[in-house]
Amino acid sequence: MTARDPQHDFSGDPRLRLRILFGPNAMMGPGKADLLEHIGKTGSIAAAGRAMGMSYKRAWQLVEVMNAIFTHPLVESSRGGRTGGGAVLTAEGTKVLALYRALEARVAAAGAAELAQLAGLLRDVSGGK
Amino acid sequence: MTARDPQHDFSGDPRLRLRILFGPNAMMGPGKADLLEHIGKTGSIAAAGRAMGMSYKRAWQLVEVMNAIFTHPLVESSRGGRTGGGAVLTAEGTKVLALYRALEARVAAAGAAELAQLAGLLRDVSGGK
DNA sequence: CAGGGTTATGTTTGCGTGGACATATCGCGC
DNA sequence: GCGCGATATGTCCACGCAAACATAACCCTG
Repeated sequence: MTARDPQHDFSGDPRLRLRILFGPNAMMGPGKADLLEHIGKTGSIAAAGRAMGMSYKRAWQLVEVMNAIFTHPLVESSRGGRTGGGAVLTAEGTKVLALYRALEARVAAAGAAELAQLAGLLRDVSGGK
Repeated sequence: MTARDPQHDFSGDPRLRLRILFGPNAMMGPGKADLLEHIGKTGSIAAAGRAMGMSYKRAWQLVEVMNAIFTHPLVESSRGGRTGGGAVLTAEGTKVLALYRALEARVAAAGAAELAQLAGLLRDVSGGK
């Protein structure tokens, strides 16, 4: 039953996962990036959390951390209203997400050769159905 | 007292930390790479572990995993003898380590621009004494 | 003014990971 | 054959972190 979310789907070639370390208790990886993206798409922290199979609390905590790390908040949220409330990416948030995605792309491209070589040395664990 | 090992020293600019996902329970990151390097230098799993502030057991477990992941073992160990035993990097091990380091270097170079931009958006948390 | 949907937070519970500790084995040298 | 230093492996326990559960506050709508 475990949902096959792309984050943990290992089918296919080796993936590069990168995390940026800004400082102690200040880092950003694929999780936060995806969360930003989902918030941008759905306009809601809760909906983003649901989409990622993550509890609202956890999603909100990640948002809190991100907002604290950067000079300007990445996500702006509002309570109440006809829709009950919501959250949107700020300009800063959009920028950070874009930069992270760009970083991912560049890194993947730059490391493709070495990654392929490493993959060639792997044992063929064809256990994966 | 906490040793300022480079792996967890956050002073200075943001660092990129990368982990290669080969499959479930099959991944490689800075920890295993450093361990390989230390084993190569010291000729001993135990010494490598000590150098990294890691228990022998944990170090050995990491070696076991690495040896299982690749077609050929990365580390070859021997028991007994005048020195009590030891461990050395195989050709495969040397190759994997070199590839990982090369990957790190390429990735760092390729991501420098985005990383710098992200760093510019960071809040100045000068709290780190 | 009650209700719905969301943000915002606190409290507790469960569980995996690693650390600490304990052994066993190996092979050479003395 | 005893001891040393290293590999090899098992067991137990504590801690941290995240999931689960619980509540409150907010603001528009009907």
